[in-house]
Amino acid sequence: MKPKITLKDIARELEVSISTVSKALKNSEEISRDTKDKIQAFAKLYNYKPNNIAVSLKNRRTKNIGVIIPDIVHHFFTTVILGIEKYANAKGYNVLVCVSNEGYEREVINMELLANGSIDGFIMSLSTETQQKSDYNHIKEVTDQGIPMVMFDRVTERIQCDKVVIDDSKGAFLAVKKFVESGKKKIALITTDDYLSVGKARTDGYKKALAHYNIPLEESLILKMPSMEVGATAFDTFFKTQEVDAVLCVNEIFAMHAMRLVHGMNKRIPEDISFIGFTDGLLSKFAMPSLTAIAQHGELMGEEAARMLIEKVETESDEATFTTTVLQPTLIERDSTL
Amino acid sequence: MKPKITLKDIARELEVSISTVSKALKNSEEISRDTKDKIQAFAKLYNYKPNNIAVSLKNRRTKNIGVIIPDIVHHFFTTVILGIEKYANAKGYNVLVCVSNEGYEREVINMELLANGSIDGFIMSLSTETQQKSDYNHIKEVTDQGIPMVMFDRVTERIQCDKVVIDDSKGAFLAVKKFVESGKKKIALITTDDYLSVGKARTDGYKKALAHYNIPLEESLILKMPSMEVGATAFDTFFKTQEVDAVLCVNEIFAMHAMRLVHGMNKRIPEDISFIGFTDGLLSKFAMPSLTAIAQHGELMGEEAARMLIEKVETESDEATFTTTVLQPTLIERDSTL
DNA sequence: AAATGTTACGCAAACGGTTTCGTGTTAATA
DNA sequence: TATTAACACGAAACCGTTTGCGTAACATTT
Repeated sequence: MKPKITLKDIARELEVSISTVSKALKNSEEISRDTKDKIQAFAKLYNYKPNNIAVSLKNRRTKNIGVIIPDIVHHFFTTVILGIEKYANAKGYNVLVCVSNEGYEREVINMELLANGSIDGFIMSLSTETQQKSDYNHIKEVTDQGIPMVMFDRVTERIQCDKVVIDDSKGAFLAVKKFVESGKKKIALITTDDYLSVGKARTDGYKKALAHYNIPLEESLILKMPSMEVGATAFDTFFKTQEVDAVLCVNEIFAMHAMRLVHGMNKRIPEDISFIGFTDGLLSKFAMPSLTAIAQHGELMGEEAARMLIEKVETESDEATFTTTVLQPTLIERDSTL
Repeated sequence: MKPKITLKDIARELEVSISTVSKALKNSEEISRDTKDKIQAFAKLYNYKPNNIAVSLKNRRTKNIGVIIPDIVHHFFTTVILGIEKYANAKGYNVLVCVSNEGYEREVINMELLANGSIDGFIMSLSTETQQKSDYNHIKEVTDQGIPMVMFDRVTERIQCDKVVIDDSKGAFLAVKKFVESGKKKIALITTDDYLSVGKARTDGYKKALAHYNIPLEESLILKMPSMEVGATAFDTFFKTQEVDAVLCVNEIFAMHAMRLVHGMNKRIPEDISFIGFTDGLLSKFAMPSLTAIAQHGELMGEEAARMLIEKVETESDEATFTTTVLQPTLIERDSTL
């Protein structure tokens, strides 16, 4: 048990002042070669490392960035974190991850906690509850304090900050395009409620694509699910009553459930019904048949968000100029489409 | 843009001393009702929140716990984080997640970074590379400094600290038992190389169970895969050359690949070949057929780890008494077994 | 020899709090 | 009325660093 050593300890031991030690360890020109050598050797020997907390307090810079995500079990978010970590670590930043668990309360608490000096900036994606309540005061407060913020994926135009999203509308368009080009006509959409920004954009893209290909929009082919748990029966009846030959799902889970259901109805995938799902996570790769997917490039999104944030953190300018980066989704073709 | 307000600001504005403000906000008996009311009202009005960094420096307690995991995309680890967050948040702690990405280098860097004052204690699971190198000096250094540490899942007996693991051997045993009881005889094991502590334990359990049920151990039925990428062909030949009627996989990915392969060979699951996989993540639930799994109870593991850590952090005692908690795995029966 | 310039270091303030101890004012006691 | 206790607050040290500035000691210039 050897507790951490401080500048003071070194100073006492070597009979110099604390400031001399500090300067010597920074290789300051002010200090003579001899003294520097002595101090540096001693510091190395005792494995001196400056205390981050003290340095943070002094510099008013923590080199930490706070990430608030709705759900850490969701594959998409973990890939985003991966991207953030990658870029941030390369720049010498730590990443502090907090999970709102799709709840407003936890989002507020976590933000307040981190905002009080623990981080230099935020990267976040809104919880569903926050989007439902449409209450963004906690976020406004943070940005008002001048703390840099980047929102990704689940964003809101109510907050002025940098954003990075994928073109969800375009993604849905690509999917419908794929369906149409393989001869499908009755194209269903399984989505969440509209309060989710991404759900809305995807529905828009779906409608736009139908219009573009002169396919009449049938509202009955759009199934809105609050969640998989509460909507299981709605799901069932949908597939029993509607005649569809292609299904676009806004996430993998919906797609998995749907495919299983359809499988049980003795229809062939993709011949009788094709499937495309958003996200392109593990489930898509390993589904049987594997699921054609709209890739959201989470890791890229994370890197981009981190890049934008660190850019803001490291430039002092108060000139608030916010940009929104739109990433392009891509279609990953697998066996659930023709 | 209203920057954060400090004690000093309040003191100046209300023409009292900083210490009076500090005490008033802590509702100290020393301060008169009047002054307290005035100060508290002012603080609330301007939304004063103490600076975490300053408090941490003063108290030498950060209320942060550092978590180092090999991989954040892996479902098991995310559930552990979930459990840690849950308990830690309830206790007023933040969770600082760093990803070693299965690499020794990043593990060391992250630990050193966090160890310099950023956190009160560590929860970690070893990266594969660290386990291969079997070099634990970076961890030893941290524990030597008196920083509390809890290791989970991928642990080592070379470090003296609290640990929480599941009984991997027992898990494998349960799986084999299930196979045997449904009439299976040629039971294969698909595992990783032995340097992974968990892989070893699972192999042990597999062997023990075979012995227990008087089934001769055939080494040729054990397939060791370094990873899915490099071993794809080995996989192929294994299933073409070996005659098996049940397969235990140490993770979901292996199981998914194997099931797909077997599916392509026109064998029926579970009738011709049964499958059981460790982890019980999303893939198991949504596989077709769904995969019978050994649940590792990641969330519980996380909660337990957090409980042990915070216990240690909050008791000053230097009495180093370390315990290892062994969680019991359970078999989740699904459609890939009879 | 006096004036000036270097060199190499220490002092002290600052970051934003917490906490111990001291003290002036008032009220209660002898 | 002198003594003391209670009250309400402030001064200052401290957590571990960083950094601007002052300065003693010595070297250099005229």
